Amino acid sequence: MPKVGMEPIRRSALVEATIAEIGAKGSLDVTVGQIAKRAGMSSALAHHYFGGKDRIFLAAMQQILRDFGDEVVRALNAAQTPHARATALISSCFSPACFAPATISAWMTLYASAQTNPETLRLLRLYQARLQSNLIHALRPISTDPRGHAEMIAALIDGLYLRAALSHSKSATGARDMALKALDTLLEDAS
Amino acid sequence: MPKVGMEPIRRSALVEATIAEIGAKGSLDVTVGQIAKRAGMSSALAHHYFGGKDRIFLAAMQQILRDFGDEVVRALNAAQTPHARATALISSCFSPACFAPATISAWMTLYASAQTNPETLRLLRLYQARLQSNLIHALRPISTDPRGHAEMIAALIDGLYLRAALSHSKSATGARDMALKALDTLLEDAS
Amino acid sequence: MPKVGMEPIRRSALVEATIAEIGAKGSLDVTVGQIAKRAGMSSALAHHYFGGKDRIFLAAMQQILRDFGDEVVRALNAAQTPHARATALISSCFSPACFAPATISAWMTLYASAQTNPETLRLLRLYQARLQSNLIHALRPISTDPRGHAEMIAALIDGLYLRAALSHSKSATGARDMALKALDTLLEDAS
Amino acid sequence: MPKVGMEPIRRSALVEATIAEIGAKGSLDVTVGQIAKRAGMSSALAHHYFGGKDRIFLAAMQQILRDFGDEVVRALNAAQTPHARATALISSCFSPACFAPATISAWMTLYASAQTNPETLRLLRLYQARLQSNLIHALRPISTDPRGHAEMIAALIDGLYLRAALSHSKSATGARDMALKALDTLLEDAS
DNA sequence: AATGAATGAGGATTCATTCAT
DNA sequence: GATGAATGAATCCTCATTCAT
Repeated sequence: MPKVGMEPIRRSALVEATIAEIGAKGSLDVTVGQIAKRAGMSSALAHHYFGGKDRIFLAAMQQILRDFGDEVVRALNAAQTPHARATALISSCFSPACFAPATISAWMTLYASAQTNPETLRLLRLYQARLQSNLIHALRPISTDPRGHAEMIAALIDGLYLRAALSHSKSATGARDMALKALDTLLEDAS
Repeated sequence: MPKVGMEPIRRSALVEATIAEIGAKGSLDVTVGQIAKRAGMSSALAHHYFGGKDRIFLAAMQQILRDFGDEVVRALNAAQTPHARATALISSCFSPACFAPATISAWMTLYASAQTNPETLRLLRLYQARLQSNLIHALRPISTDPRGHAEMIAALIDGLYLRAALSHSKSATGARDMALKALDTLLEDAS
Repeated sequence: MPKVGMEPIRRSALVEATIAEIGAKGSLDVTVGQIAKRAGMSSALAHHYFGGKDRIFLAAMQQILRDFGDEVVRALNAAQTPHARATALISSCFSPACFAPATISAWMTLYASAQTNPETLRLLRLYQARLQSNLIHALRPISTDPRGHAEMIAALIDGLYLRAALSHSKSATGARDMALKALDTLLEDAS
Repeated sequence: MPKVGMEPIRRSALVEATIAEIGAKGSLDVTVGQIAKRAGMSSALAHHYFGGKDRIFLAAMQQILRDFGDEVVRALNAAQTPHARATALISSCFSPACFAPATISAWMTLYASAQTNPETLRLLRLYQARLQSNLIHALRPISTDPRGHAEMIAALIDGLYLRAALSHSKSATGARDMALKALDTLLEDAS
């Protein structure tokens, strides 16, 4: 058991535990003790590495957005045509990973938290900007109004996700299909 | 100052104070004591009238949705044509009242709370169902696919609201206009 | 509904409700509100008539002992011979009424309360003295040591009651029979 | 001052403080705060080690019965003959330790608590069963009806203790002597 | 006589955080 | 690096009691 280089291991263990705990509880009402226990360490150590509960939460939020970003990148890289890229972007927003209970809970609390925490707000804006940018880039060759269409698609994605996430029963596929259909409508409309 | 019949007065004072306090704090982390203080009474009395924190919160959520519902009804009654009705529905979702800090905070926490609290989920579903129903009714005479279009418009509204609410600077007008434009696009597309 | 002469009615209703509530809960952890509700009035009125929770409790205790005393008197009056009187005294200590849940709870809490409350202690001592006195009187014609035997029988009654009350399953009959047997042993022994 | 291995120290300190506090107050109306303060720690720590007020109380009750049990064992071991064993058993029930204010209070509250708390009832039954068993064992060689006599002696002990405990002034010696006299009466009677 | 209204005081419990080891 | 120990502050909730009507 090495005594050095534990920091990154401990930190990521805590971040992972935080996400898992939020998912399990379904809310942000999670104690440092619970997180630390799940991560297999004492709560004192969690404090030692992060300096406070807020910082642990912030790191967890960043991780969630980073995970999502990675998935988007993977999807984009696999697509060849502009339309395929747009489709890939939309689909990745409704991937099974996005509907894991933990992710849903985290995402919802992210919105709520953004009202209070400037850091969270910054994070959320960053994600929105990236998605927007990616969408514009994908739509530019095929849309008459890339910016406007991107904005609308992005908002629609958020709204559909919100509703799908709320109705646990309904599958995410329907939401995705509706977003894709909207994309086609927008594109056709212009031709 | 009458000493009887205080219950409804106290209850509504508490509900109002709860909404205001959530708005001021920007989160659900509000204590019964703070709410009671804002409502001008002891926390014991708050408990007396509601029986517990959860019940106070639930009542506040109901009030928020009821207020919104009332506004929708008013807007609907003022509209004469189907298209005007649809426009009124959409516009009322982006009314200034909906963007009061208190309302935004409450709405966000509503989403977050719905993950945990079945009662909140029920409330939220009820609101969504009503809006959907109203939209379908308004679109029926003018849309080729009232149900599908209503669903899409509803989701778009939620997404646009979410984004507008997040960017405090941006005005709500832009979001509303975009929703209205989407409505026209959908209707034209069918012609 | 007369507006006068309510005091004795209200008072006895409260006392009765107190005993019933203690019995139902199985402990002294009973609130004035619960008692008043059971008695069909507001807690404020309970205070008005008794002046405080302690006084309500004290009155309830007195009532329990009075009830028991009355039963003893009835039993004594029905007995003709000294031996029958002693038997009646013992039997009345194990009557069904003494094993009603409410009575058991009240009695136990009476002992506990006597440690703190001088008034309760005084009450309890009074009851013990009366029973003792009655026993001595009954035993005098038939015992060689009325005082000593009475003391022993009294203690045995308390002990047997305690144990019978604790074992909800066991019937009170066994306890009574054992006390009666002890009586006979004491009397025979002397002969 | 070691900073590890405090748990047993803290736990026993809390148990001791609980007994002392109950004794000082003369009732079960003791707060965790008072107990913790007497034990020299914060109430939060008390909760940390026991998990709740009930568990603290239960541990205290167990300790009282364990102390009593130890004393009985010591007394039994010192006795050589059956009669001496029986005498020792009875005497240990009236030892000075049993009449310490704290012990009396605890014992009384034990009876009261047994009405409500199944765990307390179980504890009390266990103690009774042990004393009974010890008595039967001691009486077997010298009594014609070990079981019946043991039951009566046990009940008599409880009753005499109750009465002696109630009359703070009277010495415990009288109660013990009366129990011993009863023992002899029972044994002689059979001869 | 009677009560709804109202509260202050207190109590169990939780939790983030600090510290000594 | 790691943790058990420890706590102060805060929170929800209860309850006896008072008061105006």
